[in-house]
Amino acid sequence: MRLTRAGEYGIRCVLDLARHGKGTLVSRKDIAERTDVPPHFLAKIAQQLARAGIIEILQGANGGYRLLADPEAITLLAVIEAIIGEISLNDCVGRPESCGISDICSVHRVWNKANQQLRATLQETNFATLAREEACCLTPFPQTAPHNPLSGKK
Amino acid sequence: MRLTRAGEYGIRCVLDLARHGKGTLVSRKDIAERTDVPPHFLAKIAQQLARAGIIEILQGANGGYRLLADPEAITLLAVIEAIIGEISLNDCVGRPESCGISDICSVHRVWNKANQQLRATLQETNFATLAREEACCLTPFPQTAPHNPLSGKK
DNA sequence: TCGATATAAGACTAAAAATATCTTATATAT
DNA sequence: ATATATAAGATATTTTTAGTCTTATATCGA
Repeated sequence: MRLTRAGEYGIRCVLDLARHGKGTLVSRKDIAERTDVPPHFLAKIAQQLARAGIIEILQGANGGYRLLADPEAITLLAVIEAIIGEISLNDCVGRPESCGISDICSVHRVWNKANQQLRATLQETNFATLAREEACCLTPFPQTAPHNPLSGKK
Repeated sequence: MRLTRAGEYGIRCVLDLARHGKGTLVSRKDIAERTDVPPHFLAKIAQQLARAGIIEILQGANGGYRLLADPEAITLLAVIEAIIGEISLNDCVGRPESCGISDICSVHRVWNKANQQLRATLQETNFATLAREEACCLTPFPQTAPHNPLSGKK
């Protein structure tokens, strides 16, 4: 497993929505600007979040995204796995059939343990907690327009 | 982070050497056959293991590889990181500068914790333990020649 | 009802990383 | 010397990631 850029972007997106609170409609454009994520890429990620039941997408003029649940109820694990699929640190963990004798394999057992530990840690964290504190790679919430100094960088 | 094939192969290689014990010379060809790793790829991996001080490489006729330390002293973490570099679950962990304010970032803190936990788990495991039990993806130790049914598969 | 605005969905492209393989060089035993 | 074994680096292939583009669809408001 590895946190891909898409996963990172997904976290930024949900974090931005969490700061606005459950149910608040926020346009893709605004989120993209604040979080420094390419708008079209964000669209793809949002679709995955929607399929996972984390956000709702509203089409049409004044459309956008909104959180379906309270930030407290949304874990880091849920968001990440909505984007990159279930975490598995190596092939053996996710697809035991890739290794014929994985149930008696000592190496496999270690990976299994580590994998379960990792998922537990990510599950302990919810977006209310994350939003409460200063957030990585996001411009401060209140000011919207004079946007991210990172965007536009080569 | 993700356990790449190269990392997996590195584990198999050290595991094979561990079963022979510290100091025993084993040819690359034999290891490659038993572990079902492409010989040339194994060569590359072995070089990384050698640079990390885990094995010694002997050139020339009857050359091969051998463990420099007791299997007890070799951790899963050491072998993996010799191959794929220091584990970091996302960019932010390994290169804090990739995110300007990572020290005050709540998301970053979670990743840091998970990363440290993962490394600890892998460090707890040594190759004496692993070799003692049945090993994944390796033909049983004593019989050498009639090799791995996996090899040759498309 | 029409046009402006917004996202949907999937095809397409580009870049990067992973996974080898090949070739030439070097070391060692006999 | 020769046969055998690995070293080291160049090259190639494949897969994954990241990002963009195009056409379609939905909604608001005049």
